Amino acid sequence: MPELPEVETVRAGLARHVLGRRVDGIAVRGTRVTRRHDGGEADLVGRLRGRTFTAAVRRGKFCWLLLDEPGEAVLFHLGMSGQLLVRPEGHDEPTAPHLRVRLELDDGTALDFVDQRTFGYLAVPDLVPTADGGPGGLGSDVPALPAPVAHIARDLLDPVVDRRALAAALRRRRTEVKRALLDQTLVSGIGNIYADEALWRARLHGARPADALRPVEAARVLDGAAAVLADALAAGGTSFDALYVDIDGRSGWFERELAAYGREDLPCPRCGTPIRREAFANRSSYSCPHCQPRPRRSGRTAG
DNA sequence: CCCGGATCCTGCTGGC
DNA sequence: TGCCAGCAGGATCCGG
Repeated sequence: MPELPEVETVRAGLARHVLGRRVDGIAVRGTRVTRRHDGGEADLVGRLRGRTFTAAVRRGKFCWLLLDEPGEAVLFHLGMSGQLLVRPEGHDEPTAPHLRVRLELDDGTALDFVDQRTFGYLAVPDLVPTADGGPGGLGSDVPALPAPVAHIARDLLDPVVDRRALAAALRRRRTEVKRALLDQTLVSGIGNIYADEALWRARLHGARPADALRPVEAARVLDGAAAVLADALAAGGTSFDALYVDIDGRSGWFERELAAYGREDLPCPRCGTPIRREAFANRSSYSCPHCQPRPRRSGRTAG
């Protein structure tokens, strides 16, 4: 569910609410939420209890809190439906549906990890040195990444990203441009919503072969992606329903500004042509048939 | 090495 | 009304 703007909204909320707080208690429900932590629940709890959060960091859709134990961090991935919610002191809802982990903090508040579809997880992984000089994501710049993030590329809100080099890398991919945008090892943070919005802004169909894009087209789609991510972040992210809310329970407003995603049969904001929906990798793609003509035949990639 | 598809879950919606 | 197929914002793993 959450893509970069939503995760960054959560990261900023963590920075406001939990930095300097100490973890006094940890309650884990079920085994699935800790499945990615080597050593399982007991080891995770042992590493977390008594630690204080010192920084909130993000790269792409991954978010982590550095701990006062050097070289340690707690990593969150929200998957399709994960939420982090700060509960005020006295809040008592331990049986809330889909609550997976509750961290009790030293000021009486609680940090809840809630996740309906359970694709998200929490872990305390090793931090590994980075080849490219730090996480770059907003919030911090330590020269290490959690091991599960080591292969994740920088994202388009990262000032260090060289967009020209990225465009060149995009044009080397032998796949469709939408698939390349969703590849977190090429550029991170883009999911199904913002891929469709970036392609709409760039007037490109997602089935265009990435290696047949002209340089100006590759630049356009990356510029479009960076712009839509920034616009969505400014609006607090996209919230179709209560499944995505900010750390204090508030919704983002970017849904009103979506041009293509989820708008089947509604008019393209640019030309009025009804938006079409097409099947894509067990999901859907939305695009304007007029502004984003489907490629006539496959270009270099399939040919 | 690189790419595409299957897979892990729960819950809601719409068609029959 | 009830049931079930289809669909949902993602990453990983595995086979070709």
